[in-house]
Amino acid sequence: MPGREDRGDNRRADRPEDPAESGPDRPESRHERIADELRRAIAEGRYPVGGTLPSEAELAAAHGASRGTVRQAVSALLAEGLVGSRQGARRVVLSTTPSQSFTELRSFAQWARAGGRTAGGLVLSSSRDSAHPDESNLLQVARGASVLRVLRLRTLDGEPVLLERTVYAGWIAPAVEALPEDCESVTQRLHDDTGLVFAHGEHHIDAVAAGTADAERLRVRRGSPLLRVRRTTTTADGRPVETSDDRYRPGSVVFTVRNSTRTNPLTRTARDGTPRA
Amino acid sequence: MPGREDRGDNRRADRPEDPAESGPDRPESRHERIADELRRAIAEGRYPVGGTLPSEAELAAAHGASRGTVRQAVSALLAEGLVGSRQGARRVVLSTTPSQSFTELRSFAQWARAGGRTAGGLVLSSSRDSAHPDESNLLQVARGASVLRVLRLRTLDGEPVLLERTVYAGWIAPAVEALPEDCESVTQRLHDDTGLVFAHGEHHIDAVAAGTADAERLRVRRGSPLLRVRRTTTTADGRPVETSDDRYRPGSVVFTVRNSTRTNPLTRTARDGTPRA
DNA sequence: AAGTGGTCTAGACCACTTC
DNA sequence: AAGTGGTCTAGACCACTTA
Repeated sequence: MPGREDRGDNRRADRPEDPAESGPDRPESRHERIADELRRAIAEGRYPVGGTLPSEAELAAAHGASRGTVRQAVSALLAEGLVGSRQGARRVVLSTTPSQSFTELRSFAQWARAGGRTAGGLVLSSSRDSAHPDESNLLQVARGASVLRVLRLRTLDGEPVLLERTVYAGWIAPAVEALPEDCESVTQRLHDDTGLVFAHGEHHIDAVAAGTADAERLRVRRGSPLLRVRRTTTTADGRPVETSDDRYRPGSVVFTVRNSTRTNPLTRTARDGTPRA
Repeated sequence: MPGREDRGDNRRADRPEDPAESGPDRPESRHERIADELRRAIAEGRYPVGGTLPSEAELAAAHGASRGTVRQAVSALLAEGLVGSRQGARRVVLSTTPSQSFTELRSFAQWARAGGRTAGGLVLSSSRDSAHPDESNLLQVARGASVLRVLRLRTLDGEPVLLERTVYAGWIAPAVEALPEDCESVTQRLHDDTGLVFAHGEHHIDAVAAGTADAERLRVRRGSPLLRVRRTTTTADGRPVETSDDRYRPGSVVFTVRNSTRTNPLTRTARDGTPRA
């Protein structure tokens, strides 16, 4: 037998780090901390756009980690489109703007706060209803099951920018109903109150014209183009929590997707019903 | 010393596979083939949505690979949002629709073909020009450097659906100019002719109103909402090749982004200049 | 030829879920 | 307690780029 010598290393104890500091999204694992360090270095211009990253071997030595761990770290940056990679050549820095965390993306309030803006929320209406056929499909509940339908107007620095029509699955509805009307961050509150974690999202993006009522609420002219994002969010188990139809006022918000040959989350879908001339 | 016994395995020879068959995107590596196998199984419903995947150990045994390789495979599905993952529990199938390859996303023609539709292209205008300030920035060329400006109308099954205003960097311009006017797939031709590979893309998505000329070309009413995608594509080295302003006719195309806590390429950006009331 | 990233292995410990 | 995914290591070979 090969006689494994089993050094029994990698205990967590070798990472003191005071447990009091519990900021949102503090990196736990070694590869996450290395990735964070690299993101910071790129953002600060220590590795300028167009320049190269240190080799894996160098990074491994610098962080006292194995090559595998370093690869795990840089592969995160790769997925975010921050760096490019070709076999045989050093990695190239592609962009300085780090991509936002999923949480930040999902939560309007958290996103606004990160950008130094103030988010406001206003519930225009909220009522129990039975699920429409397509909703029962998206939320994976029975047809006609009870759901909670909420219409919210979201503001950025006092300006109305987003109209949110959200349908919550029945099992989470009580927690949503218990929220204050002007709740700034629904995501945050739901997490704190119920421990709910949003883990996956699917977003369908297109453009529609503003109807009369929506135009008034968003203070634009009727027929103005609105950016529509229909999304469904699920827990880590894949259990759908909510599905929403969000309409953004033009000029207020832009969605950005960065992708590459290796990692491609973006999809373009044709709609049937393409009208004939 | 530990006396490494060095089995010297992993040679490629253990994978016969006729080299004649060179379809587009044939998976080369072990983990890619495993990932493909899993994607196929999910698409066929062998692992239904809501159900679980086999454990890593089982997959490793089934494919005669190590756990690391299997993890590399499933992490691809994770990034695509096809499966969800929680420590301690089996992976859950979230969706059946596989995400498209980057190439398919970038190339209108290839995307259309994959969907069983026919893409058409028509060059409305093509001319050399000097780069505008913002273009020189995006393409990383000197201010006023020569670029190629092309306006294309793309059709799907004969219907006009997309107006493409593309600016090519000077170094690739000759190859683009050599293309036939009605070239179906520019991407394909550029790759075949020059070996050019598009590797990274950044997409900014918002909605705008159709101007008079664009409305006519897309056969919609003036002021109709259009889905605008401004994108810049670069080679693997991060060298920008083209930047484009694409406007889609409403109802024809939807963009879909799937993401999760772990992998998040989607970003929401506020625009300054948000108009005051 | 040297350097560098891409792939793969075999084993280990941990945190978490499930039974 | 057993199962399962998350993390990490130490080493190997290969394909590719750079010089």
